[in-house]
Amino acid sequence: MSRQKSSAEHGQDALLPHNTRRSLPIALLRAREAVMGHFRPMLAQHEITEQQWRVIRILAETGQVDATEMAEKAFILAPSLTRIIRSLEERGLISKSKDAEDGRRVLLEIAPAGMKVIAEVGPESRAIYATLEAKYGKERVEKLLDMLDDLATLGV
Amino acid sequence: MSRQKSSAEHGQDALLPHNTRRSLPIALLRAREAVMGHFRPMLAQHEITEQQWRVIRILAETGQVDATEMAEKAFILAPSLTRIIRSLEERGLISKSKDAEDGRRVLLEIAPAGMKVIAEVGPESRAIYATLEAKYGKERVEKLLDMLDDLATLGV
DNA sequence: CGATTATTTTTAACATGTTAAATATATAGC
DNA sequence: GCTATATATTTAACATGTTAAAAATAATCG
Repeated sequence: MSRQKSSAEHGQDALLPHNTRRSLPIALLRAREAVMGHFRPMLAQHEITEQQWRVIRILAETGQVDATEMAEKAFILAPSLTRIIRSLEERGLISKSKDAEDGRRVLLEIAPAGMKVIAEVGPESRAIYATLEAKYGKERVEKLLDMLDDLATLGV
Repeated sequence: MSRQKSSAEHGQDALLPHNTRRSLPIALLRAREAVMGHFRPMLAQHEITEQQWRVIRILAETGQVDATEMAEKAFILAPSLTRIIRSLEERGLISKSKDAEDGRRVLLEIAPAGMKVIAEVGPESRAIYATLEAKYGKERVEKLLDMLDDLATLGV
């Protein structure tokens, strides 16, 4: 288990910005990239992006949801979601409809072709996650998730 | 300090993918977004992006570096870096030159206008980071950085 | 030396991130 | 019912992420 020197340990430039590798933004980026590096090639083989996978995965879990709810759950900004929805609908993986009670809302639902992707990608995705979890340690993953959630909700 | 229920605690769908909020990729994304949300408005006021700030900050710390080294340190992919360098050079914040010994390499150096940005943004950036660190806890930040680094270097 | 291979950077093409503004529809108050 | 305001989605414009391939230069090896 690698242990980095903490900033305090190597008496570095207190005035300059932090050591790049010991700053939260880059550390979070590197960690995320390392994790996605395990998933992306598999997703690419199925010709979907990480974000597209999140969208159809949430539709499979949740059933019909509107765009706002999807944006929150998948953590995708509205303009990106608009494009992703268009692409997924063109490819027949999801279907889109207008909410009858509120004409502003767009309702999303997974299509049969989307369910096929879920059936194919789902098991591979879970296998990769399980391997990752086993390597890092299930307890540490939980601990890390807690700490990340605290960080994300600091200002709330 | 918010404490989330661990996946184990709420006996959820073992077959479906994870609860979205308890998956590492999204948790890392949310945490990173929360952190950057504190910096981005300030950077925007100075008309630089997060990535552009990383580049000039590293040049200020390191002096002259080539593009490959910059890509590693700033964690930016080569094609993005090409565009960022072009933009920063056009705006006079950095200067670019060809390596005399190796004609393939591009050497980067910060320009006076870039130093001005460093002088303006640096203190604000450090203040924001210090506030964040204080809110989250300095020790916990260190702990989190260690855990993130372990995750990023799992396969190494 | 010359051809092959490796390395560095750039270009291309498409997807997403980010902010601001536009559009469409609902809702609240008068 | 009409108007002002609020909300949901889309569009626009620009920046970056991602992969593959091209271009330029170096290094290797016969």
